[in-house]
Amino acid sequence: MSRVSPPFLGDLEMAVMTHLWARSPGDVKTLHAAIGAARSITPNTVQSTLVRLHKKGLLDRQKVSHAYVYTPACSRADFERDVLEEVVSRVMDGRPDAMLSAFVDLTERAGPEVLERLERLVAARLDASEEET
Amino acid sequence: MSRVSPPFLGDLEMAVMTHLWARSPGDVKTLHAAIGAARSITPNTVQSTLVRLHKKGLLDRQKVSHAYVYTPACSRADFERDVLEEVVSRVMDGRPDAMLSAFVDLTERAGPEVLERLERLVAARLDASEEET
DNA sequence: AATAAAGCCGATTGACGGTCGGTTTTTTGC
DNA sequence: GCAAAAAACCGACCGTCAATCGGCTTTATT
Repeated sequence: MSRVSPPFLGDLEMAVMTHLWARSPGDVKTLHAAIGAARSITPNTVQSTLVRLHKKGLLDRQKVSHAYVYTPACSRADFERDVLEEVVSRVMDGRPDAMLSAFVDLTERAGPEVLERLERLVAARLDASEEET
Repeated sequence: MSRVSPPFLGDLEMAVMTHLWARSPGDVKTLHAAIGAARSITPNTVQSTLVRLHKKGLLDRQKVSHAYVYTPACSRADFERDVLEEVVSRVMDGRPDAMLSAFVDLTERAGPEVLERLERLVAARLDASEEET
């Protein structure tokens, strides 16, 4: 009776989106050649995935001559933010402190230099928000 | 042929875990009274969920007289870190920069004071790692 | 031993992603 | 203009998973 709602995608779906974020637009043929061939699936399977993604609002499409070309409806960064937001709200119930510890733990684990990068990023954001005031 | 693997839980499962993280141990009766009654589900449903969670390794259990009592197998913080890690690896392919922007965006959105808290948290971690050296 | 409480097993339902086959529609080349 | 080729569309099927529960089995309790 539940479901992981909007932003969670299956493996093939993620592969398609990833490819289109890197180089869009793309059509069934291109996508199948790029990611379908290695999985030995038919173009039809890629087709269905594209349509599902389109119905979910993650892909826009436009008819060019006779075939549809698909483009991401949002940037990868936007999508990633949305997914994370969803996870934080579902798993951490939106508690900011839980979110922060988990984030920082993970960042630290990625290495000290990443933690430093985070520091600079945060400092930049704080500067920006001060200037606004 | 995929699946969101280990850490993703359904609504009832999350509710059970949340309750047990707050006050453990707990048995079927207690849990049903606490979270099952409001949903008008039978104790049996809670039972199944407990067993599923146990099989997933998220709950330990011990027989006390004739009934099992369940306790979380890991802390909530650990669980949250694991889920986040899984998401970062699946959705962001583990790219640290993507992870950082998404984190900071989300933190910022939660309010300037949260961003400041993040700053302090990061500073503390950096201090700690310097001392280690 | 009888009764009650708890656990266990199996079934069902509803979502969803992946995977296609087959049919219809649209192009395009002759 | 029409037939072959390309693409889209429809619908079906399978496997997985969470939720839900009925009913049978086991274990206490008195």
